[in-house]
Amino acid sequence: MSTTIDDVARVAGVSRATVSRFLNGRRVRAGAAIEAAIAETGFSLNHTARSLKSGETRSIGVVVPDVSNPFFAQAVRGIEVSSRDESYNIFLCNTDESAARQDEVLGGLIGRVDALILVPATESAAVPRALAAMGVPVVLLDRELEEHDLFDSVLVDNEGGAEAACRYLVQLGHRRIGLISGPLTATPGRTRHESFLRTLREEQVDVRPEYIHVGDFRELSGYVAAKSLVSLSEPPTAVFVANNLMAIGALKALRESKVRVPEDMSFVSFDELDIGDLLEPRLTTVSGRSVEQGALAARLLSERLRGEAPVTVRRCVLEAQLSVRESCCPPLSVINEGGSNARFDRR
Amino acid sequence: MSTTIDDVARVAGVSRATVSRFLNGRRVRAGAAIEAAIAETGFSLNHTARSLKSGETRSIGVVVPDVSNPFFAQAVRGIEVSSRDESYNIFLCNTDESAARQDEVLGGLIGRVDALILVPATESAAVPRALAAMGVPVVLLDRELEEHDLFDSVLVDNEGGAEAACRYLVQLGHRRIGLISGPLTATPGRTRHESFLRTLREEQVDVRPEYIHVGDFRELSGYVAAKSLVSLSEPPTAVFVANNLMAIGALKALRESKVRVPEDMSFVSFDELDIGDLLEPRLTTVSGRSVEQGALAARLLSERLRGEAPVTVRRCVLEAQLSVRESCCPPLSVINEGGSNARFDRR
DNA sequence: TTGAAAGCGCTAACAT
DNA sequence: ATGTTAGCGCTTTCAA
Repeated sequence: MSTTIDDVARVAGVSRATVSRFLNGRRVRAGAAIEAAIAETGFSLNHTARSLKSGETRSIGVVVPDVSNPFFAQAVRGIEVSSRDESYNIFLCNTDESAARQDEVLGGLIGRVDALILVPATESAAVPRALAAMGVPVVLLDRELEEHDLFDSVLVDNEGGAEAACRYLVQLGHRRIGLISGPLTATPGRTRHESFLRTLREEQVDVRPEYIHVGDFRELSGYVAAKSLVSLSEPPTAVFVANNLMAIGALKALRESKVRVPEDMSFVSFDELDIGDLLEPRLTTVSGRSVEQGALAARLLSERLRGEAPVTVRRCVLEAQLSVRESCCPPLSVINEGGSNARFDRR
Repeated sequence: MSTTIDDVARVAGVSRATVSRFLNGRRVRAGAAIEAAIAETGFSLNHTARSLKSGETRSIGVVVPDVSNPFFAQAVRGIEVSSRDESYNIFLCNTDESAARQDEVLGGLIGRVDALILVPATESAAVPRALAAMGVPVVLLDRELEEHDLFDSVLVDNEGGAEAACRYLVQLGHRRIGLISGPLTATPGRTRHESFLRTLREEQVDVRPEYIHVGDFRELSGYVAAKSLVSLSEPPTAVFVANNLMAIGALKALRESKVRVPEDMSFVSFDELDIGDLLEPRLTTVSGRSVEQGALAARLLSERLRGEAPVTVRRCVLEAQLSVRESCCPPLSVINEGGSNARFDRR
């Protein structure tokens, strides 16, 4: 950590500035000598000093609720791969979905990063806005803030995805449909929730309060909600779960309660489940587009950093595809009674 | 990004040094005034400048093959939680198992981090050693280097884990046992491989070359290996897979080939599979202790950073527990023919 | 307790 | 093409 550009300059017999130029890729006469001197002294450039001088850190902050959630791990991966070309390094932080922790984390990032990709843990924008005021571009990932026009954002089409899932269940003939939502205090949770309910109404399906559960996107809340659904005297014949972790919890509950999927209950969830094709049956899901979201966010960010971005705020919505696999089928009533709603054969 | 400590000093009517002292938690007379000035100017400290002066970045580098592998995502999580108290930030990098990429990444980390947690992609230690020579403590995670005594390291007991898995299969009565190993060029792959084979020999089980496959820890290689195993005229009755990703691939292959687990083939693998309990049957695994490895590595590192660590290199081995679930049973031959090796009933 | 001043290692005018 | 020089924003002696 101790050999500096001056040491190299002395050994190579040139000035400090020449070494600096060489280091920055400009052609200099003494190139070979400098190279040798660098090797001899074991010099390596001090990024901190460079950053102080240049005002840029060549790092970006990535703030997610929890990397150990595969959804975010993949998003981070997408970011990483996509920002590698620009040779940006990534500062990774977890918020645990806590607003306080998020503020703490963002505070620690000030002055350490040139830009920020944030999955907001809260809809209040105070700290991110402060960051932006300091000239740090911010791109929101997977979630939005109350005020839409503050930052670039990339999202999956939560509305369309939830709607597609709902229509699919209805068209299979389901009329008793359960819903396990994420927190209604933030984008994907609320949007999926509202869109699903709206679609149910559009399809003129009864919305029964006891079929609706609001969880927190974590496994346990999915488990609890599903347990409650299956214990009803008239349980739903299908359920939509709003994210991957709650889906895992719900599946565990169903299995425990000996509820067969899809025979006893059809099952659709939002987000890919990483080893989902190993499950029996394979799960029908709405894709959360984690990797693509990450990659796109990184792209938006580097455009901003290069000053190539438009002044207006961009909002990119990735299509949410419904991947139909084997976890849904028509409800038993339709199969047995040949109800008029049976527009689909059972596979 | 532009208001500095001098601005605050001017507004508060004190000297720059006083503000600095205040910022570093020392009691000063003008404390309240400074606080007000900070609020008024919207000042926030420039970490880069502080780092240049103090020589420490309060960041640590975390270099893993791939965060989107749940094993490493969880290890990163363990690191993060454990280093939060010390308020260290994490620089996350992926190597994709490439030695070249690793060197690149490590080069980019020089001068940006105070310390490093590394899952080496290669056993050659040139660059990590250079780092260490610059005074950057290094802790190895999950894998070792050729030279053992260079750095602190934390590992799971690969040897004991593979041995336990092997003994378990043998005791169930298996005599035709397949092995899908990771790369033999690095620690966990080679150690698990050798330990498994040694145990087979100790148990006087025939080691047939066609039962042994060396993969690369990625899903596809597990798939290919398993495909090959099941296509043998006399396939093994049990298989041990050396990591989580290859296990997924292998399971897909078995499913595709209509090989039932455990009836047709017993299955044990190393590392937890995150949603493993949802699989049917639930998988018997040797735990990889990802989170604990991460947490412990962070602890070792912060001891070094605080200078509290012994001079000697520490090597911490976490016990590898065999979690017996439902993916193994005695081989059919034992069940049907009541072979003398049937020490276990089928569950 | 405080202020003045030096300097961390680098880059970028500016001058040569 | 190269050297000289002045900082980037902070911490920390050293004196007062």
